[in-house]
Amino acid sequence: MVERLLQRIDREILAAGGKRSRCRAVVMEHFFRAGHHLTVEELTRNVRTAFPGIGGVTVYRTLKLLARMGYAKELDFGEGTRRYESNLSSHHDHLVCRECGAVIEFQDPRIERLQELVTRRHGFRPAAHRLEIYGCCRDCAAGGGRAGKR
Amino acid sequence: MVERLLQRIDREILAAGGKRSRCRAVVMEHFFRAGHHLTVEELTRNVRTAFPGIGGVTVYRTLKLLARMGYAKELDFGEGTRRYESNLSSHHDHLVCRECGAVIEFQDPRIERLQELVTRRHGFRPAAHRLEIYGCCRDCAAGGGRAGKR
DNA sequence: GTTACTATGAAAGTGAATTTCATGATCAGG
DNA sequence: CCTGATCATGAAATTCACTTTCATAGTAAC
Ligand SMILES: [Mn+2]
Ligand SMILES: [Mn+2]
Ligand SMILES: [Zn+2]
Ligand SMILES: [Zn+2]
Repeated sequence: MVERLLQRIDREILAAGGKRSRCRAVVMEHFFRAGHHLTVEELTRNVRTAFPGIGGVTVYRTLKLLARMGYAKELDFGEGTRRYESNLSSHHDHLVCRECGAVIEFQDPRIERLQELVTRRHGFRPAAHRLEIYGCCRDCAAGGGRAGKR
Repeated sequence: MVERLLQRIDREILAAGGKRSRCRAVVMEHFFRAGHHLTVEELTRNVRTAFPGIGGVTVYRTLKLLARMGYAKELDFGEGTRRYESNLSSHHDHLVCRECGAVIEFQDPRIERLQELVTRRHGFRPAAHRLEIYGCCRDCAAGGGRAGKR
């Protein structure tokens, strides 16, 4: 599954004048296999367990590249460091727990529709949007859940 | 109007063990009189026309203080630099034009309500949220409107 | 006024992200 | 295979917004 995806991306990079590289392949593989909402540092740590020599700069560059190509999405939960997620799943927004850092994804067509109406009312042509709700997740509200799932 | 507000804030600062200061007063006055969605640098430029000696650090500190006290709100439109707005008007979200930087405020109780429902469904206790829609404003879509109103 | 604070701003520090540059890897063409 | 040409890599340097430090100036309680 991920194999096919990586081949496709490699072909696309090649067509654009780039070259294959083992480092980048390893980074991409870990990125698409990992859970969502990773920081560059978290992903770098993961990758290094399998490929210790990897430079952090390469992880930065690979994620930027994937974002430019449309395969990754940059997220900003106001922590001061960016997070990335695969852009292959369908659009969704996020509930972010400020206690444990858990991130819950949700998708609500009614909200999306109302956003459409708002932009239309203002003659605004929307290209992207971000909706994040910050607060306290169920586990933390119940008293100290430390799931920490991103 | 702003006079009364500044007096109230000064009293609050005094009650918390702070002291009055001419610099801070000038910064606050310009902040509340200025249009919304200013960066620290923009506000500093404004203040300096009336008070050339002011240090940028003081503007940073004053805005942070106002945010802590609940009179200002920090915004992040993904530009890499924070913006601030007065927190005295009622809650609203933003349409942000990526061409000219114009910011349109909107408020939609139906969207707010649906957000409530989403959090409830996940047992999530919301504390804050951010909804920004990025795209192209009416003027820019019509071909080169350069309003640039923040 | 004296005293004990707080506020200020220049300079230094911080930290994420980007750029630079010398070196290594990849590939097309002979 | 070679051989260039070009791209990828990563350590180090740089950038940039923002924060902290610290000596000095301002403020207010006594
Ligand atoms: Mn997500
Ligand atoms: Mn606003
Ligand atoms: Zn939690
Ligand atoms: Zn515009």
